[in-house]
Amino acid sequence: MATAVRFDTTRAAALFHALSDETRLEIVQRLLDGEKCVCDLTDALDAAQSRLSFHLKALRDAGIVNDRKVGRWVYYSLDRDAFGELEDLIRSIKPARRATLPVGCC
Amino acid sequence: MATAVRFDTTRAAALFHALSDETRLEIVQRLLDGEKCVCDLTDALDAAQSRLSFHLKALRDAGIVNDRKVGRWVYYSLDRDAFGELEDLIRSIKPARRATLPVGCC
DNA sequence: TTTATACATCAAGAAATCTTGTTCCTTATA
DNA sequence: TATAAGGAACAAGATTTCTTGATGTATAAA
Repeated sequence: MATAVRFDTTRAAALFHALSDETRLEIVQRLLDGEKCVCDLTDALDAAQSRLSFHLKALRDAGIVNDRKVGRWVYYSLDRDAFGELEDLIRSIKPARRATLPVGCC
Repeated sequence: MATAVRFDTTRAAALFHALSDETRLEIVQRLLDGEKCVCDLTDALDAAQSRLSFHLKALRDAGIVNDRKVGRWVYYSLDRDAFGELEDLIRSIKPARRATLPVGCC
């Protein structure tokens, strides 16, 4: 019997991995208020600048945030499309009702 | 200005981390067909038994799969509640429309 | 009882990830 | 210009995660 539902495990792993770190989730939480420059985030999270750059790069590489340079500031914001992709992904991974019952049951 | 949306970053990180590995996502993919014993999965994924036990434990610790012992077999299945939790989480993380526009814009 | 099977767990090494401190680049201001 | 600020990128060490192979435990069959 072939697997009924398929999804791109490589892309899924990349998306989930980007969101699997508390620091990065704290960043996402702050960005829900709107875009922020790195200095806003270092203040809000009391984290070293190089640390935030590291995590922002991880989020950017996964397509979860976008950056916009203005003067010497770089503003980061959430990418709505990535979250749509994430919603679709969860939908495709979510087991159908009764899919978890024993094979051949009933 | 306070953050508008809140979610449990610790729990979110644990859930996303459990799903951030390709082997574990391959397991989830197989379990979408219904519950499977470890030996089914070692066959399907051509992976060492200890490796699968390791990843199944990671999934179980995060509450993503359940196990059921029958004789000397252990059957694993997806936990629907965990995927519901995941859906709620994504909804709470997804930026509202225009939330990413520059602060004070328009 | 002995033996074999299904699975968990552990130990050790390999690989990936994260943190901190430093350096470099760009842009703005004095 | 000289100087300072915002941020990226790198190096090195610490930590975590993953893989492999070995050992242990429970259950079932011979």
